[in-house]
Amino acid sequence: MTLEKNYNPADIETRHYKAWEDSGVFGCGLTRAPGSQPSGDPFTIVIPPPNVTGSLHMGHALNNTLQDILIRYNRMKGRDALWQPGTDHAGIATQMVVERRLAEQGVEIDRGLPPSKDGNTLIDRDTFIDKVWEWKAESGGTITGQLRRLGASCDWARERFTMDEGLSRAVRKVFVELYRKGLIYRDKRLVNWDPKLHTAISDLEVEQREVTGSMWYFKYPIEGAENKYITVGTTRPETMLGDTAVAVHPDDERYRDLVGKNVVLPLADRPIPIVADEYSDPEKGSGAVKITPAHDFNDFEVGRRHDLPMIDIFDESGFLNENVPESYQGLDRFVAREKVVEAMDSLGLLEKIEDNPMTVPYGDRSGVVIEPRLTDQWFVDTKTLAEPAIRAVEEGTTKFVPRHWENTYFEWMRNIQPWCISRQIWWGHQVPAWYGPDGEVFVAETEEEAAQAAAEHYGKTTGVTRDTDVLDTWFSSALWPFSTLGWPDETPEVARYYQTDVLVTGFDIIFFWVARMMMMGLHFMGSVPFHTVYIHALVRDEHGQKMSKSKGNVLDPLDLIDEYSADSLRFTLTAMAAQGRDIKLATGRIEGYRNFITKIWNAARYAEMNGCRPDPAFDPADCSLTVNRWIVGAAAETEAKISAALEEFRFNDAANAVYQFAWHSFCDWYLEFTKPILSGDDEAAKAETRAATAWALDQILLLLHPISPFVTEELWEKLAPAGGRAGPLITSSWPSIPEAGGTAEAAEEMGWVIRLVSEIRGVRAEMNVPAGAKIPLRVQGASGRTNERLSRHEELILRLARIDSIGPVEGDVPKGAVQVVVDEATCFLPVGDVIDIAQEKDRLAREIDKIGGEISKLEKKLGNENFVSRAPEEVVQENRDRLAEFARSREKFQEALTRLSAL
RNA sequence: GGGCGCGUAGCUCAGCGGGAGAGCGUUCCGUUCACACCGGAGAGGUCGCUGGUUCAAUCCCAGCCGCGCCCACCA
Repeated sequence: MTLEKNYNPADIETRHYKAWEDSGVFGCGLTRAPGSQPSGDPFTIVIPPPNVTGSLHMGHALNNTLQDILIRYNRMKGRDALWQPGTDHAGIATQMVVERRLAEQGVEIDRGLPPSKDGNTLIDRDTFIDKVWEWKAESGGTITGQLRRLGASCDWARERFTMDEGLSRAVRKVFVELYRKGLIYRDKRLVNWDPKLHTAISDLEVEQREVTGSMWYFKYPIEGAENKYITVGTTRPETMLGDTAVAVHPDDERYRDLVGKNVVLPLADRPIPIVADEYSDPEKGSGAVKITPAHDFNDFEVGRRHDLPMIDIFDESGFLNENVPESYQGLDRFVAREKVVEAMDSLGLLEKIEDNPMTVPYGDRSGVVIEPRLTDQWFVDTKTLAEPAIRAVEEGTTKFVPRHWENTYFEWMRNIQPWCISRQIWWGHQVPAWYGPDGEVFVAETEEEAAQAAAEHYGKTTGVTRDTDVLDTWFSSALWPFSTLGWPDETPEVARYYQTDVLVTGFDIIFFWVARMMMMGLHFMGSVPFHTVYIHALVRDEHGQKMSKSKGNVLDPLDLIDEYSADSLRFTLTAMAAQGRDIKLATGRIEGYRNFITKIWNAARYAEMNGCRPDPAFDPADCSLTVNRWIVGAAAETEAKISAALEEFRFNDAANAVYQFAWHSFCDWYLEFTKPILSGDDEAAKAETRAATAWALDQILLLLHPISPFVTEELWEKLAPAGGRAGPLITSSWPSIPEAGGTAEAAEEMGWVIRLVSEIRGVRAEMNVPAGAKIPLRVQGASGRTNERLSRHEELILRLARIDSIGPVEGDVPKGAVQVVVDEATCFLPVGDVIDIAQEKDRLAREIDKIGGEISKLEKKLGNENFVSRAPEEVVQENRDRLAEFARSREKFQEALTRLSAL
């Protein structure tokens, strides 16, 4: 029963987690056993689903700590809390991982090409998919296990996976419905092509990197004119083999005569036209620009306007294909680049080369340069879907916290481009489209339906083949807030928990995920998926660098949990989660908050050792002792602060409030104040104080629980009242502290004691009075109230300020005494030979000087007529009071100085 | 090019119209019976710069300087 001297978090944390999970307290109302359902309104959060094969990083730790705080807080408030967990199949990322693992075993997927290495085996699509599921079975529990270790109180019974049958059905239904409404369509367009992954990717998956490249200037000979050239600049020389025009500005005098003529494209030896197009900027380069419609987004538009041929010169791996001269065929694009430059140079057609700072598109997964490529792909008409999603945020139906992220959302949504959703990979939701023999497309939820539609179309039964593409992972993620609840079925969960309440996520996926959930939620459910989007910061290293493996500055949350405890890590992340700023995480901070957890543990040990056990009969509104009324009032204030902070997502304020109350108010002062009572012989006072101590500690456990659930649950259990607790802390009610009479007076009175003790301690230290030495305290000019307080708190003043006796100044003021001023009273501390007169005079003079500074500032302010007449009355009065206070205290110090000088 | 954010104590950061704050670090003192992962006391800041608004500006506005990020473009 007795608490161990040292707190051992590891065992305790895993034990409580298991007990919570086994007892079903994480469950929402609909998954709880009958009779144990919460009566309050639902409070729902859907987890940002981590990659099923991933592992917990610091971003997850922050993200899930904040969600868990909201869930635990609302659960304690009596809400029917649902934290819907699950994982994401992460199409490209997972496929890459599994392919890499297979490669180690000499296995690769059959892309219709020979094996890349001799002796490698090729596997077909079905076999590969089986391998991915195997890998999922093997590693899929890792991250959910780690979330458990962190303390995440998810409703695990409801765990979902984006490739579950139910969620897959939701994907198919959404695809079919959007297709039928014309909001999904197939089109041959220029898309971002990843030559390493052999798939199209969306604009968002392209990362622009700053590099210093080169600008090559080529001379293209004018057809039928000797030694006449037009110069074009390019950053990608190899694409010239796919040029189908040169464009000049229609108003550009230099080239006016050439428009309509041809140049002979060198190397390829093709005549291509010189066209006039406003895309060409006379200020840039030579003013003439080569046009490669199949490999550049701008050139593509120019090509459309002038009906130019589109020559695709690359294969799916970025090697040159049969559309280029034979000597270039089969070359890698960067090899071809060098060869083109060499060839042009040897023909005398390379005018110059310049360094050129530029941004180059890279695939965010593959890390290779993206090639715009003309292919057939599936697109979502996001422009149409975005409209209601923009309106919802404009109208405040969904709010972002911090608010400024709404700008980011608006900017992207108002300029949204069609979303390319098809991927030429194998792992993911296969596009529910089938093709007839002539290429006619039949979109349907099942093959049977597609076959039937085909039969009707052709007037006879015929075979259909399924589209081999899969959908962008984010397509299924976009449905997450309702697909996880059972949609498209009309489940009780959908009815009760949609719309959800808060989405907690990082700013890096506002476009990828938040925006798309808004669009899909509004379209399919008719309402926004959440009323609040809380955007948290990025966790960086202590120097503000992004954590990355290559920099070696990664802090692994699991390591930190092992070293310090989950409670400590959670508290640290919470205390640092101020809005709108990145978190620079130093292990020193975690250590500091680990100490806080230990402090709580020790305070509980103290309470236990002193028989401070929660008393169900204790009424915090009815304490007879000032010190107890004081702690009750302070607890009430803290509860109000924390509740307000959590309602407004000011997590750091909540953490700091409980820290301040627990460590400073409770441990530093209250426990010290009450020691004389507990060791005294007033049984009634003792009983009340024991109960009050236990009660205050309980409030700390309750208030701290959402942030640091483990140590609080452990202490809650260990510090149970004689009859035991009604239930675990996790399902206990959030404190609602009754209005108690006299708390303001108690706060004022104990504040005075704190001032007095602090003043005395201060001068003792400054005057080098030995810490162990007890000295008398003689008070002059004390009011009746002060005398009352001195006697009421005599014992604790003796103890805390190391005083041996308290009394009034009798006769002459003590010689060789240090003096402090507290309100109207001057306190003399005769320290005998210890005092150094010169040093004390110096101290007093400095004090007077400091106060003098404040006084002159205030006098100047109050002397300003404009201030007195225009500032609010209470502000003026406040300043007058402060001035009077300073003046009185300066006077006391002045007197003290005079007395010393007279010695 | 467009947008967003940030410059406050040695470090990391709160505060954001009326008395400059916290944690860590640092200095001094202290191991008495919850805790040295502790207790007590202290030092440390022209709140980036320059103007403006206001009775009053770290806080609001403008400009500048320095950092970071996002989006777009790039012949």
